[in-house]
Amino acid sequence: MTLAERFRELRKERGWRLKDVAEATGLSIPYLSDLERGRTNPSLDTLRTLAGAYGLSVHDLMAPVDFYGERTPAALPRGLAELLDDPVLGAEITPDWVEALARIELRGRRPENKRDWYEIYLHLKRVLEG
Amino acid sequence: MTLAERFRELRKERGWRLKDVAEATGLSIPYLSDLERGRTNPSLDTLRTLAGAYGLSVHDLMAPVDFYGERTPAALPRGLAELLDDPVLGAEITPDWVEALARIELRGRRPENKRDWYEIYLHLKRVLEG
DNA sequence: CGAGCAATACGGTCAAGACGTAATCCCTGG
DNA sequence: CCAGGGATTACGTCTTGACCGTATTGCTCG
Repeated sequence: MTLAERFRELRKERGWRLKDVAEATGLSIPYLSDLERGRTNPSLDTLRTLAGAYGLSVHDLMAPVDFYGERTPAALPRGLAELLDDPVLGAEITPDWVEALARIELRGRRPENKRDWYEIYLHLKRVLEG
Repeated sequence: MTLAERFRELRKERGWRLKDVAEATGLSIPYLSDLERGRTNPSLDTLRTLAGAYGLSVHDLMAPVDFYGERTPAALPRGLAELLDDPVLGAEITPDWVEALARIELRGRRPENKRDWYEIYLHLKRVLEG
């Protein structure tokens, strides 16, 4: 679940309108709409404000939100992003593997093309997961 | 524990330098220093990036963090809670005002009933927001 | 087909997230 | 005590995007 979905869920659960949230938080209606459609991200301050309005801690608000697979493609090492885009090879690589692979580097150097990444993946997988 | 303290803790735990984190994340050394001293807050994107660098989910990174101003209704001063419950007077008081008001005290003494709170609120509002 | 309210599109602004460079701190060795 | 160099912080700047106001569309009633 994305943060945007979470915001909308919370509001719908309570049967509130954007207007109600706006009055409870001091944020504008259009901005809340943007948040609930994922067009913008809240600052931590705003996150805290919203959590307060919904009577939750920031942690509880964020608990169902999945940040894990949301690493932005631009932040991925070159080649790894391409591997993930591969409909055959990339499909089997789970988010935790993405995190693990993305951390591989030696003095700033990393594998460069998707073939290298894939071979490393296979090797590591055999070692780590049998 | 603040988010800043949490960042520094994680880095020290691993025996890393700012430079190491910078290389793992693509963020600048001065900015990481700012984060660890609480001089700035990360965006959610940056939070994700840092969590990834430390091999944690965003949730695990934030788990020990207490967000400033997180305040359960029960912890509000007597009278202020009642004011907020008032469907008419309480409706207009935004969370940032709640934070501001809840901090008012003189040698442990505070306004006691909701009428006093409301008058202080109106006074401050005129001064601070025109 | 309106009327009226809820939500979205859109453009603008300005705070602050993030960076580069330069200064400072802090070691360790000589 | 000084020199040198790596780690951290101070400082100034820029640019992004969080957030807002107004205008528009969409919905749900008669």
